Amino acid sequence: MKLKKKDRQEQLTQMIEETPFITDEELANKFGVSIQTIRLDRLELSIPELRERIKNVANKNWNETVRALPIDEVIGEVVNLELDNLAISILDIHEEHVFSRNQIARGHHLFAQANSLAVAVINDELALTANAEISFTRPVKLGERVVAKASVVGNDQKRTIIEVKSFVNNEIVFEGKFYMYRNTDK
Amino acid sequence: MKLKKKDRQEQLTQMIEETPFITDEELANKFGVSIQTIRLDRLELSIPELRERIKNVANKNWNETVRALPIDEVIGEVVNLELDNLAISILDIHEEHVFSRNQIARGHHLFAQANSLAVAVINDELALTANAEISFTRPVKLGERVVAKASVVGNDQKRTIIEVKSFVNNEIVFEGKFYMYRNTDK
DNA sequence: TCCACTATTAAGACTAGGTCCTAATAGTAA
DNA sequence: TTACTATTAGGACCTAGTCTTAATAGTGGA
Repeated sequence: MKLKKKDRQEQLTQMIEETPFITDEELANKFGVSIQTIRLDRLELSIPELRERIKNVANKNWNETVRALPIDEVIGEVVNLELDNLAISILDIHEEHVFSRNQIARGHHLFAQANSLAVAVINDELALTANAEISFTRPVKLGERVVAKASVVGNDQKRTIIEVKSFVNNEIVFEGKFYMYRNTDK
Repeated sequence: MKLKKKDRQEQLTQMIEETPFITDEELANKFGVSIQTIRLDRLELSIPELRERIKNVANKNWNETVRALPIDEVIGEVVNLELDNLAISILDIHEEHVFSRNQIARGHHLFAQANSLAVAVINDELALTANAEISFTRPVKLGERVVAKASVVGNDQKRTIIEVKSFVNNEIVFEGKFYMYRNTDK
């Protein structure tokens, strides 16, 4: 038996979410209904047309661009980014980040958040960490939210110096100074 | 005076690279030529139409988004361990460790290998990284095998100092000095 | 069984942002 | 002037839609 309208619309929503590059025609075939039905469904569900969906996916990243690092490769969620100036990301500490023994976040996760933010803030095709001085000023526990703030503090020909400070509730938990290689001269 | 064809085409290429979401019509206005001229230019330069360009950007993002990269619990494979003395682990650099753009291993993976080795070598219930000075001496590429060697170089009441050196084919790629907190006094 | 109602399908006009093709015109160098 | 490149114009066609109107199918209730 054919799906009821409601079920079809639920599956449709999910399918488009999973594979947004699907046309109405393909959807119509999958569900064994006409294109018009699919269009009515999209209308009711406020799902934009294919070309708009593609644009949204494209825009998501292009939106004032992370050049050295695609934004989804940053550890943590970037909430603010001004290239060559500053960047902020948040990372919620979950089970997979902590030592099972004591529920304390493993250092490399904090480092990864800070380091990838340092890479992201650099407005260049290539950015690699050369050196870093870091300190973990207090342990971070399961469930805490770490806010990392990266700011560019210096530039010479081939290097950029970035300071990252990470906080939990305004309390500093990590501090790092990253000396980064860039691809191009300033 | 109007731009020569060659100059226009150069600028066109650059402009589309910078802002790929631009239509032929907008380009035609910017250069003060007809739409047809822009289309001939794109044809000669093998630049795809707007909708294709958007698709490319979207696709790229989609591919990179889908491939989430959480850091594995296992950071390298420990091949030798003498508590309170030295430890060795190996880490093979795969797709998930590198920047998609240039196939160079992301710093935090090398850090994670070294840091987790530093934690492992300490013969104590609790070991946390307090500070670290690290340097990445040469980029590590996809497919390379990183061998990290950690050795305890000092102890005071509450701290242990550990040096980690990571190699690819006997060539040093990473160096770090980790100042670790222990739970118990020595 | 008929009525009301929802769900579905169909058809037509129009859109953006193109492709592909042919043809006319402008500008320039030999 | 001739030959050539560069530019512009126009039309047919394309995809993946939009928006509108209208017809039909299917189902539940009195």
